Amino acid sequence: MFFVATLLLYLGSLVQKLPRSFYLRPTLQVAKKLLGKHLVRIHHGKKLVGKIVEVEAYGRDDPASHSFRGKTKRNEVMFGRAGHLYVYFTYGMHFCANVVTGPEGKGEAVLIRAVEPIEGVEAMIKNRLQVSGGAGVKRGLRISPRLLSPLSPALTNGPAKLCQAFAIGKEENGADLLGDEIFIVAGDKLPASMIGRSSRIGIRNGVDKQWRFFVRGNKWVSR
DNA sequence: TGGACGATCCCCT
DNA sequence: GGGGATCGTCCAT
Repeated sequence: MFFVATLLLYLGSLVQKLPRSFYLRPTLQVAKKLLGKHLVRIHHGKKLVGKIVEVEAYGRDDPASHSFRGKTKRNEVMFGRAGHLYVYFTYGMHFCANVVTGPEGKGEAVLIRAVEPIEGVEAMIKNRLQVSGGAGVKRGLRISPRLLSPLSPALTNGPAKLCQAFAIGKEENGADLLGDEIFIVAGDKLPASMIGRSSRIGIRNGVDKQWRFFVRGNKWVSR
């Protein structure tokens, strides 16, 4: 039964995965095109799906980017092949997930800041409530259950929140988005009028750049 | 080898 | 709106 379910999930994923060429394009273009796409995570035989509703682009010669000071052990995935996941650890307790974009060696990526839950909501809630053990979960982090009803935006309306909900942690750093555990598929087609734009959140340098994109009026967008 | 800090989140006022 | 939690990474000694 488990095997059959896994096989069906695998077969379903073959057809619609975004190709490598999607991620090889200029970073700002990829960022905008990612809005409305579906992030899929296969975890413990369950399928979790979220519609991407908020992203931020991080480029070369960008003082806000981890890649600004060159390649290090921490950010090496950013300099690797497009279409891989760059997951970093921050504030001593949170993970954030990025999609590597553009030509290899450039060090560009798109941070996924928020998703709207589409499928597997109960598993997402479970992952968010878990206090110890498991990817993306650190001891001592407590979330009040009342915040996490199935339709609560608090479930996935931030980069660290969605990583927790989707069980994305340091183990997933470097994962290939053309693989079978985490990938992105075509979702909703969004008219340009639905896309909002602003400066990026939580950074000191590079605030002049309007490199945050979001789906207007969507309640899972952060802030 | 140490210290400052961070692409955040949650709770409290 | 403000502060505390908490730790890996990086750079300056």
